[in-house]
Amino acid sequence: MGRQPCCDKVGLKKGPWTAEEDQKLVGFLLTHGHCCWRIVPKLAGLLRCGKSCRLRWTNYLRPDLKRGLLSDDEERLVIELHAQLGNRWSKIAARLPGRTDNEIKNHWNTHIKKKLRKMGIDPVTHQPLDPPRPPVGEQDVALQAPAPPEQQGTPPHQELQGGDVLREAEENEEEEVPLIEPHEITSPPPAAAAEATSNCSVSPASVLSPSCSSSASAASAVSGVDVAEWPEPMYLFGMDGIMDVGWDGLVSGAGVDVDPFDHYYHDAGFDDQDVWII
DNA sequence: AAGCAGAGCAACCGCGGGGGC
DNA sequence: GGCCCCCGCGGTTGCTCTGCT
Repeated sequence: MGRQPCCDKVGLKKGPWTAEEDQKLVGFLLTHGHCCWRIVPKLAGLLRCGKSCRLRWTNYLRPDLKRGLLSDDEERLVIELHAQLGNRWSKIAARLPGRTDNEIKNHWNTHIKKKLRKMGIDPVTHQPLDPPRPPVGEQDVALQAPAPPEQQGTPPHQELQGGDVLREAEENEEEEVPLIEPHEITSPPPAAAAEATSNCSVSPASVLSPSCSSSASAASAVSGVDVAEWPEPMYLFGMDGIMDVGWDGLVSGAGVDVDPFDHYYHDAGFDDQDVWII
């Protein structure tokens, strides 16, 4: 029993929107609003399906949209919220006024993922990419018996270990995006949070915040997520110096050719080959 | 200058949820 | 309770731009 298409596709236009179409849609929606997207294109005189109109409006034409790259604060907030909510882009977008889920999703996939990987953090799990290596025997077992992805009960990056296998996990990571439930995020009890940073697990967002356990960042204030509740990953492996540098200085390298994270990698005990699996 | 590869982003597709009947 | 319709979401695709060789 096939599902009906969202609209009668015969005779309907697809692909990029023209300025004229935008004008028609904006003009119609600003004067009439929309009660039902299905009839909007008809009333607006557009040869588009309602779904396409809704997407165009929500992602591009809405007057309250911000344009341009996400600010550092917005990026931090996205990372925090992603650690908490997973790939629920609409929920994340709801916390960033003027940003759309599509925009955040694209920004995550094209920018933030890379940044996190470069920092040695798995963008999916928000855990370090390079887990402690098992003894040789265990590593062999892991290498010999990689279950097909569809048969694995847990994400590959948690099952597989060792250099090649880690790389394989990196490749599979694009296919499986396990949701991180709030209870999976290790956070100390409120009383302990302020004093026991060693119990924290990994959250890249906290790396980007000026402070993990004291005052909440502006982003956290917006998100409603108390910074004190967030784990402090990099403190675990000596990357707390990042705080003094700032996101932009680290990632852009401020015109320096040398990778700005290099000394953090080495201080944290990473091998170069461990880090540059990108 | 031309060709190629990779990055970035807008738009599409298919599925699931919610509400009305 | 079941069916249908509509909307919204998340994943994916494909086009365009940019930088490199």
